[in-house]
Amino acid sequence: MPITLKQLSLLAGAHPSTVARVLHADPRQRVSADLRERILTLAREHDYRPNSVARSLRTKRTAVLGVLIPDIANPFFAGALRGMEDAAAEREYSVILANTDDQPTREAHSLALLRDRQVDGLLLATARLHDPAIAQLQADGIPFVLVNRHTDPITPNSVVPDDYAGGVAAVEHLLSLGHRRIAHIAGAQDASTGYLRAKAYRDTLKTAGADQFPDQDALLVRGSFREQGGYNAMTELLALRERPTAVFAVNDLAALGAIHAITAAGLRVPQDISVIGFNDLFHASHMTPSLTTMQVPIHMMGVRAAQRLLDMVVDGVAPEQPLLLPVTLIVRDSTGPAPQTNTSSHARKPSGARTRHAD
Amino acid sequence: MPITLKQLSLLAGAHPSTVARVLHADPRQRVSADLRERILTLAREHDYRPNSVARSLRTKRTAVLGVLIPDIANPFFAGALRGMEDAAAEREYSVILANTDDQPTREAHSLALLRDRQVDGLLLATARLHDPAIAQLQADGIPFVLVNRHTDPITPNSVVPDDYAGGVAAVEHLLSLGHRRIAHIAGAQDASTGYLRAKAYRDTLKTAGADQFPDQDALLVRGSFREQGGYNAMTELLALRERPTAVFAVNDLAALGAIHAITAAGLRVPQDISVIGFNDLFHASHMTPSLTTMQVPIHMMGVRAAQRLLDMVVDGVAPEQPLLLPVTLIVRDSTGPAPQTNTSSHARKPSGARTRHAD
DNA sequence: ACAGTGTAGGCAATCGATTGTTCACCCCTC
DNA sequence: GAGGGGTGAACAATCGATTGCCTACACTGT
Repeated sequence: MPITLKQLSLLAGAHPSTVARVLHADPRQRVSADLRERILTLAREHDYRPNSVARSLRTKRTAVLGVLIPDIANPFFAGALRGMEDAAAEREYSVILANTDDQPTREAHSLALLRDRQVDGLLLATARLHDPAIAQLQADGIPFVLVNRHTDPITPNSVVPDDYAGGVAAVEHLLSLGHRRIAHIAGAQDASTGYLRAKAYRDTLKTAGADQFPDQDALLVRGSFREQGGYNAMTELLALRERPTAVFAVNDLAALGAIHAITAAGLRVPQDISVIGFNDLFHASHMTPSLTTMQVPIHMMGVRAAQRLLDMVVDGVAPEQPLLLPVTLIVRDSTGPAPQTNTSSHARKPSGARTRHAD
Repeated sequence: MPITLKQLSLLAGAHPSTVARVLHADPRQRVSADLRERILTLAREHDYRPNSVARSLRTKRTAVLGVLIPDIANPFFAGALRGMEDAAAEREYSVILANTDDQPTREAHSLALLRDRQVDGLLLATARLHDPAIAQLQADGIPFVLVNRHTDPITPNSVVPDDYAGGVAAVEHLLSLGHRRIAHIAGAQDASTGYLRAKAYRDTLKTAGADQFPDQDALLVRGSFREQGGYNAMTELLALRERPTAVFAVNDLAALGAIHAITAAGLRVPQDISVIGFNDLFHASHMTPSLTTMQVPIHMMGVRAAQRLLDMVVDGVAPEQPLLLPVTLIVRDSTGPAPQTNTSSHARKPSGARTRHAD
């Protein structure tokens, strides 16, 4: 239906290549002002729009980025995708999306599909610490950037939160409130986010000398990145002889699940148990109690990742260092002073959020 | 880098067209079993994957759907997109996403870009009741399906919630709780969702004879689909001489804003004012109070929309009727009996969600 | 031995745009 | 008036896959 270059060239009485050069503002063009005007006018009149499929075939560039995400219905990834799309659109790039649900099979399938589609580069939010699919991309020389999660060791094409610093800050926040029996609901340990936050937890407790409980190991529970995992892990923690007075959950969803488990057990947050999350999903502030958490600049993470990829793809500029985005402690109502064994003072902080940087 | 058909044909000592027919399982193929095997083996060995850009140029089909959405960071649209992507992936289609922020300029630009990319069809969640861009698509014969919002009059290629029935059910729920001074925080009236829910509100009150207040007109306030709009509208309502005892907000975000305004004014939900939302975003149940709302099958809406589009695009089957998805009343804690003017009984319902269909 | 009829594949055009190379002029100059 | 240098624009070959149409060759029957 839309007019093609050839049809236009017929109308203009010129050769297609001449028309192409005119519309292209080809620097090497030698076209009379007269003919140029005629062509430009015709193009405007007929609303000529180049067929980008044909262009891509010839130029080997599609102006499309492939995005692999566990689940776009998860607001965390939705926010990141928004950032990616914003940055891509700014340079006239489009994004094509695939959900993997964290299943390697789907991941491989989607990856193959995207490559068949000749995307110019890939944004992957699905990396595991040791990821064969990503090693393959590397080997094949496909441009890509890792978002949110990175591989081991971390590579320059990674744009991730500073998970370790964030984990340290989260645990230090709890320590500063007087907590000593601090638990961690960990995420998948084959993901850098899950691994680093757990490592930060262990290291920080050790540094503080707060890891000397007989059952300290039981305080690090394997949960998941989702609400159910947080709920189950918390249930486990509540069954301990001496339960923790504070919990650092690997992310907000797990924290949410933990809070449900706590209140279901008839306990209160934060009076009996404090809970801190990670990410600061937009609804974290609407929960009850509102959630203390480590804020990750989600949208910016998407933006930066896409920008880096475009720098590689369009400008051929490869990043030299991974980008660690600073995370910020947001204190709300789900954390409070450690319960005093010998007193009933349950002081609560004001609800206004105070912030400070994690690093 | 990947091997092409021509290279493969050289290796097999056969003509490219022969190779193509073999790999294609062309029904008309007349190829010896021997050669066929040789070709298939080579293709497997070299992991031949057809270049879909080249294929698209030739076949004029890209196996890509374009999706236009106001904002993917809004969980409502994220859920719908997930449904679309799921349904598309099932038929080996991909989706390419563009955010419009409800700005006609961005919408037009993205639409043009997607068309340049030769998408096979469009999924639009951005329709206004009178939408020139959509009229243009219709005129140009581009296959598309409208999601969530439809045009006036509604067309068969629409997949939307049953907003009118949902609005009626919401207001009837409030009426059944004894409320008579019921307000509505309306959404944009140039969107079918905003318009129909407001119309349902007016109609239902009229039918019930509950619209006879001197300042009834002031109870229908222009808000927006976002939290801030709900907050502002509610502030306006609270300033009335006689404020409403219940509010039907056009969606959950507006309801959230309304609740904030109410509590900021020192009033309680639902004891002083009941609030009902629309959509049942996944976090609606985590709020305080948990939100009574009209549940829309968001994911399914995305699925059905994509399926319909694919039926058109792949099978040439055009829908005969628009699809109105049933919405369900979910009763939670944000609605309760109308306050008795002469008594202080503030009975609360149990918090477990009860449901019934809206139509 | 020859027309007839399959059978196994090759030919070549096409999709629409891009781009290195060539060509036909014209004007100048010596 | 032949060679030189510029111009302005056409030529033609891609990019990789698809597909309608042909052509060899073999075999059959008479």
